[in-house]
Amino acid sequence: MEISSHQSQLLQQLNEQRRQDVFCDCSILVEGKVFKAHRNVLFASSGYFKMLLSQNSKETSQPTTATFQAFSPDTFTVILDFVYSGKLSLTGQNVIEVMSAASFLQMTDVISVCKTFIKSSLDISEKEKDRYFSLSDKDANSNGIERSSFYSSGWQEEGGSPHSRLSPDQGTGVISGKSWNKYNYPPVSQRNTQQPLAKHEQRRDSIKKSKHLRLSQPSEIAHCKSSKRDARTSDSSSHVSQSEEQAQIDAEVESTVGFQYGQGSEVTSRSFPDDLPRMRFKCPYCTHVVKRKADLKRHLRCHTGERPYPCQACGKRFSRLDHLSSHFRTIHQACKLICRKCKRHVTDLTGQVVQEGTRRYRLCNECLAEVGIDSLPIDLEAEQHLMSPSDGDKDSRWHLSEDENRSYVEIVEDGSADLVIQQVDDSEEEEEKEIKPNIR
DNA sequence: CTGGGGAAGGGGCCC
DNA sequence: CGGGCCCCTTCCCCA
Repeated sequence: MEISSHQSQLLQQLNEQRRQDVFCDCSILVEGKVFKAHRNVLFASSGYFKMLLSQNSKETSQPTTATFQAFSPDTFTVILDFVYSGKLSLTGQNVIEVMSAASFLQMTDVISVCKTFIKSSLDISEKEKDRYFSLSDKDANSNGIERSSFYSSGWQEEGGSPHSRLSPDQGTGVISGKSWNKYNYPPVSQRNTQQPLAKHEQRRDSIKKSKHLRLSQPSEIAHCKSSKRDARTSDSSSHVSQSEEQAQIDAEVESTVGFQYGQGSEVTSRSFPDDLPRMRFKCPYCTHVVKRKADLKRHLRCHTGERPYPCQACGKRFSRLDHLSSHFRTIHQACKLICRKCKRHVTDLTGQVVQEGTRRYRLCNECLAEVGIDSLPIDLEAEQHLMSPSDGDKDSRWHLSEDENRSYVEIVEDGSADLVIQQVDDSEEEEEKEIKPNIR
């Protein structure tokens, strides 16, 4: 006979003991703040603690002290609360740090949840972000992870069965069971093409069909150095499935043994690595470590496939604003003062802007004469009109500000019929077209 | 088949 | 913390 409430009650009791510092035999120091906990609970919850404590198992009579500087006390509070309650209080603000810490501590369940949290947030927010893209930078900067209450309340609400989340052996199945179903976030293993990653792939395929464009390569999504080749070889369509991805991450977590932050630290000295730079952020998808959270955020897009920056001229989407900017200047603004044919330097006097579809480039007068001036659509209006494609977006960042570049801006914003958003066979793209995503 | 050029995309880092 | 620049690598196209 099994009493179902036993596990949850046991966990509650342990949590109560932790709060009252009863039988706590482990102190964790995080940036000066001391957390009390039980070794056996930590052992069962974290691969990192498991490794650490197993090496110290001979000295069980003495209390263990561990020190962390790889994440903040707030982050560790979230982790520890999860360990003792099964409730993970994720918010848009803390999810990256929690994921980073979970990766460090080898808590694969937490990583999985964070991953899904981010992906779901990005997925849902993408449309919102596109819709408000032109309204304010703040909106775009929220990056779609700011819907904290939904997730955290969800997890806190779902406190009925905190049991069994402490067992690493149970993998993601338990943690992603009822919770995800209840809140419409399917388990990792069940996620399919509806996920952002797959959506991105679909979009890419459809964009590729566009006749006017020479677009992204199959390696797009897995362009991160560490995973690119694996991704390409693991699937003929270059798409790493969720399960493969999860397996990859799991394998990675298994193999890294949590030493990215401090190789060769004295684990046996009952102290966690603390000779590392403060607050480094490790990517849970690969071994990449960055110094700034913002850089990790940016890096994560190469895993999630998020491309929040659409080119208004051709519809191609970019993961980074500077890449979009670069693309736009190069492809649509004829920004390079170089003759495309003879590669010589040209100016407004010695050359002309030539337009082919949404693509613009420069030819020197000599090459123009050679090619035949009638055979190419010369952008004569380039320096005449100044019509913003986004209904007079005065805050357009495409202004290059220098006198030299004035004409190029006009070229872009001349509102000529050739400047159209590409129609591609993709529902998302349709939607984007409808809401007129802006180049910011 | 191969090498060069262009474009995309990732990382570091400054402002 | 976001924007943006620079540098680098990778990939594709084309001669």
